[in-house]
Amino acid sequence: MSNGINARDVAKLAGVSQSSVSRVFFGGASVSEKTRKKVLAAAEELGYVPNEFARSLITNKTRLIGLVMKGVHNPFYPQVLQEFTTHFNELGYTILFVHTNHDEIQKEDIEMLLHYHVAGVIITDATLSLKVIEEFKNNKIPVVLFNRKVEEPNFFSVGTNNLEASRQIAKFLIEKGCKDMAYISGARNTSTSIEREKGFSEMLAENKVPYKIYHSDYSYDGGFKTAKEIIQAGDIPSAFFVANDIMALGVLDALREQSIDVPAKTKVIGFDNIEMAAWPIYNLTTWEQPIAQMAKETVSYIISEIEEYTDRIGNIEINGELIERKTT
Amino acid sequence: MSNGINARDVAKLAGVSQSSVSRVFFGGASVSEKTRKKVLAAAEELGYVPNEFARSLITNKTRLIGLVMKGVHNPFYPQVLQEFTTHFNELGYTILFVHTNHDEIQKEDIEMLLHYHVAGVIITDATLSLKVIEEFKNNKIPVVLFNRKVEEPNFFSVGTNNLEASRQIAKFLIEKGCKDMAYISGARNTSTSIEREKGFSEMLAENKVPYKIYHSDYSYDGGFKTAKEIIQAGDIPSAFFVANDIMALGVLDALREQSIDVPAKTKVIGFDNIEMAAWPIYNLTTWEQPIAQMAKETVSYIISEIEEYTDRIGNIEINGELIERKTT
DNA sequence: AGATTAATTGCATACGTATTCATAAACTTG
DNA sequence: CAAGTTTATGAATACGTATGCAATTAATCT
Repeated sequence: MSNGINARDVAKLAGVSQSSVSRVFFGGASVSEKTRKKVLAAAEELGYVPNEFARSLITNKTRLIGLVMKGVHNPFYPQVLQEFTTHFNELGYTILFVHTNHDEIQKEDIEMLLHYHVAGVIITDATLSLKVIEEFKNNKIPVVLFNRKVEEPNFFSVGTNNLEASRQIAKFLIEKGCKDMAYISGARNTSTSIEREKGFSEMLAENKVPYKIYHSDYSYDGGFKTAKEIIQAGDIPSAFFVANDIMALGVLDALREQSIDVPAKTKVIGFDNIEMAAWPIYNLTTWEQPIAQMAKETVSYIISEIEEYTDRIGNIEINGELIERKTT
Repeated sequence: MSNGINARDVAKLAGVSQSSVSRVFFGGASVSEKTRKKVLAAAEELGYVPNEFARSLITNKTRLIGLVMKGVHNPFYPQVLQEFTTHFNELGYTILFVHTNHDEIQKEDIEMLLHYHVAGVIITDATLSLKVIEEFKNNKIPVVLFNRKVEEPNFFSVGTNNLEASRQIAKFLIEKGCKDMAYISGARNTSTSIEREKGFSEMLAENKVPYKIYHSDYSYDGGFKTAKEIIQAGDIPSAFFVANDIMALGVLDALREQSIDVPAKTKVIGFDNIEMAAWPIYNLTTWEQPIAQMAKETVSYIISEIEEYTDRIGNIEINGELIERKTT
């Protein structure tokens, strides 16, 4: 494989040593303008490309970032994916993409990331056993949990301020005059859903507003089905807070199917502000997750930890904002 | 970086040579059961993971597949992404993900794929200069154009039979009694849109059914806007064939906004069968692209070319089928 | 110009693995 | 049991690069 052109070939053609070729391509070293030109010309002629494997082998560093995703069916994640690839590419890093179907990330799902000695790992939207992350810690590979926290505080996570957001959502609905509400949760074991539920129910409790909690799964079908059950049970509240937008769209469609007028009869509010929320047919009021800024924080953490590994931990929470449309 | 454990450390602990360790982990070589066990035990104890870089350096092979995508905003692509990652992971390959924002793929977008000596490349949904692909050919790296062809027949592409599909779509609409039609194109310079237009218009011409062609851009907003313009011009045809589903949803919403009844007043048919097409609010009649099978063909081509590079060319076209729902 | 310093270059080596070759051990077989 | 044959193992080497060190050249200063 490979075109077989290596630094030695270039060196020979340019009439210099292999070291000089290396110095030209690696940068940072001092090379005279004359030899630089000779080398670059020779490299161009032969179509030389430095072998990243040899390079990583010797520097013991890698320019790969592992990105682990689950649930690509949520339109939220393509945006995330794009943010990360673009940012990291600009910095000279390449994305190693891993998709898991398992409910909880398994060791074999991400073993390859260790094989490739990735410089950093981003785990989006996934629950995982802590043992798996420990492995990265042992190898001093920085890890960011994106949009998901774990109970143990030994990790670094980036997300949005779910607690405060859902409190404000509750407040907003109360001020709209809603007298009873429903929260439709996402996957039960996810921190995002739990936090959103917590903030919402706390605020309602503080204001003595009754509410019910229904469990669903972060999917359109889940939202649709759950809403339908609620409707058929005759339990229609004056407002739904739905744990993410894609489910909220399902809820809206279920309501529409039963000719229940939104926002007159009941109100619906989602979370994420995916593109589709703005579509005229839905016009969903929702909470915007500041994806771009979340990605930026993630990238900058990883880069700084690559430069110097400190195993810094914490939860970065970026504040989003309410996007008021026509469903409330 | 890395935990610093290498094959030699394992060998020492196990009381064997480094060669034996290598043989255990690489497989295919003959190792006695006794030493295999010793090695695996020692490796387990030390947490040894083979260094993929050293491995690739010496075998001159790599277990990386480059996946180049554009337009992640089309829900069609997450599905594609998932198919590929799952398949290749099962085969021991890892996906190097590249996302491009450029209209036409640039050399720097995929230069990293050469750096990493990827074993194969999949380019989905993107136009690109042929020079870029040539570079892969020079390095004997197999390339598949997924869901996109180029005029020159020197490449391998996998897609769906757009020509026949759009002919059948036209036929279907004619049989439904539609007397005049509109085709809303995707990005003009894409083979998919061109072929769909061709098959559609050919069949209509053969049957002497009048039609108009409107150019759009494969996005929801594009579909919405184009449809709105058509409506406002009072040019409503008895059927729309829209080059992909996401645009078709935009068209449907524009029609709904103007209270134009579908399918009574006009009909709409899309292409792709994305998940959302089945949502009750849309219930879009569309043409299913057999993504799973397309992915399978792509994977098997790449694997076979990795085993023996023949630079085989051709267009694999998988037949899809009409999914009739409520918009026709 | 001569002396001192800075910049540039080449040589040799190391990174961690797979693999050839030679050697030793374990079986087969008549 | 001896001769032959298969199987298992270790020593040594190569992959393509970065880099410390020594040597050379260029630049600067007195």
